[in-house]
Amino acid sequence: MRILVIEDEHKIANSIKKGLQQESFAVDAIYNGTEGYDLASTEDYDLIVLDLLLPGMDGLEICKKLRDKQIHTPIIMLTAKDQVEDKVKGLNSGADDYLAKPFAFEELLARIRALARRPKNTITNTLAIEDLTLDTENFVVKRAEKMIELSKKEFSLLEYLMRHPGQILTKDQIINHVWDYDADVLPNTVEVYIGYLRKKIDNSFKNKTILIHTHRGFGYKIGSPK
Amino acid sequence: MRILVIEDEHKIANSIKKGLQQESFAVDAIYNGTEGYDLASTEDYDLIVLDLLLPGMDGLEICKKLRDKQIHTPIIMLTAKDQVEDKVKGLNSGADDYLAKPFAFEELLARIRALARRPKNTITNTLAIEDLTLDTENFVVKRAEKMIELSKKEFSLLEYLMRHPGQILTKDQIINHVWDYDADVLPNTVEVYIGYLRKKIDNSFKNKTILIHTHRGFGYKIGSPK
DNA sequence: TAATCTTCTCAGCCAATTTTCAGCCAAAAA
DNA sequence: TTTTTGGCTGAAAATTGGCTGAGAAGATTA
Repeated sequence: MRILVIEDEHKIANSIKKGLQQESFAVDAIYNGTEGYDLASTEDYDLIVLDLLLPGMDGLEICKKLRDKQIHTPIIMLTAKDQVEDKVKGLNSGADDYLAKPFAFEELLARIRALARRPKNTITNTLAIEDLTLDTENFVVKRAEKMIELSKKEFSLLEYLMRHPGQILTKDQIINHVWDYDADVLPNTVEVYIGYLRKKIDNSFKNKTILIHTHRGFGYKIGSPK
Repeated sequence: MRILVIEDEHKIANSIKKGLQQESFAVDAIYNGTEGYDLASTEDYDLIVLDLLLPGMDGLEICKKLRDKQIHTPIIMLTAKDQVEDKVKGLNSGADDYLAKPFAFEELLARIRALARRPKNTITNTLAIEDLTLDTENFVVKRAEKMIELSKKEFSLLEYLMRHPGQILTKDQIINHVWDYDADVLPNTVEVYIGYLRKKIDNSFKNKTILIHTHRGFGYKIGSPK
C-alpha cells in the first residue's frame, strides 16, 4: 500500500510519514503543491493525504486537477479547524474524506483504514486478545463477554495497544499516536490512563490473566504472558 | 446485492459508495459515462444508480442503450433539481425511479430498498424496538400503541437509528445519512434533534424504558439497555 | 397574507472526561 | 544498604461534550 503525503509543515508531514511507515505502509512525503501534484499524477499511489493550504498549488486545486485527469486515487484532505471546513466540503473538490487539524495520528489511521477497506467486508473490525475484544466500528469492548464502558481516550489507547499485541510501546509512541500532534501532555498522563484501563480490564477480573504489562524503563505491552 | 454507481462528482459517488457499503451492499463506482455503460452492460448488477449529466455518455443515453440491449436492471436516475425532472421523466428513458439532487443518503436508500423489494412484499416495513414501532411505508410511529407525531427530519433520524438498533452511531454518521450531502449542519443540530425525539418517545413515557442513549464522545444508540 | 410549523443556530449551563500534581512505593543502580 | 529513578494513584483543576431554552429564518398551510 503506497501512500503520498503532501503537506508543507515538515513537522506534521514527517510525523505522519514515520507513523505510517511504522504501520508498514510505503510513504512518500512532499512539501509543496506543485511537486506533489506531479508525483500524484505520474506515480501510482493507493492513497493521498493532502493538506488544504500549500505553497505552489493548493489542496483543492490539486484535488480537482487529479479528478479531471481521471485519477481516482482516494484522497484525505487535511484542513485547519478554522479553515471553514464546511466551505471546503461544499466546494466539491472530490476528496473522499476530511480531517481537521490538529488530529491524533490514530484518527488519520482510522480514516485510511476506512478508505482502504476495499470492496468486501474481508477485514475484521474486531480486535481480540485472549478473552478481551474491541470492536472498532461499534465502539464495544468486552472481556469474557462482559461489556466494559470506556471513555474516548481510554478506548483509543486500548485500540492502539491492541493493534500492537505483544509489542512494547513507549510512552512517547503512545502520546504521538493517541493524542493530537500538537497536544503537549506529560508522560504521567499515559500512566494515569494505563491505570484507568487496568482498573477496568484487569483488576475487575481477578481470576483472569493480567493483560496490561509494564516494562520499566521501556513502556507498556498488551498480551498474555509478561 | 451488487450495485453500480455511475456519477462523475467524486464527492457524491464516494459518499454513496461508502454509505451503501456500510449497509453491506457490494458497490462499484465509476466516474464517467462510457466506462459506466461498459460495466453495466457486461457485469451483472442488481441495481444501477445513474447520474443524468455525465462526461462521455449521459445518463439518458446509457439508460436507453441498456434497455435496447434487453438489460432490465433497475435504474435510479439522479438529476439536478433544476434539470427539469418532469421532462426527464417524460422522456421515458426506462429508469425506474428518480431522485433530485441534493438528497439525503437515507432518501436514496429508501428508493433502493423499494426497488429491491421487487419480488413481492416479502420484507416487513415496520421497524420495532420494544414497544416503539415505525412504519416506513406509512410514516406512522407509535409507542405502546399511542401515535407519535414527528416532523420529517425527526422521522428520518429515528428511522436511521432504528435500522441500526444497539449500534452506536456518531454524529458524523448521522449527519451524512440523514441530511443532504451538501448540507452543512453543526453537530449540535443532531443534539437538538435527539432532544426532540427524546421528548416525544422517552420523556412522554415516564414509566417505560429509556430507548435513546448517549455515549459521550462516541455517539447515540437506540435500544433497550444502555 | 397571516399564522403555524419546521429546521437550524446560538449561548449558557452542567456533568463527565481529561490532565496535572504531589506523595508514595518498588525496582535498579551505586 | 542507600540512593536514585520510574511508575502508580487519589484528588483537584481544567477542559470539553452534550443538553436545553430561546429565537431567527424558511417552508407550509389556512
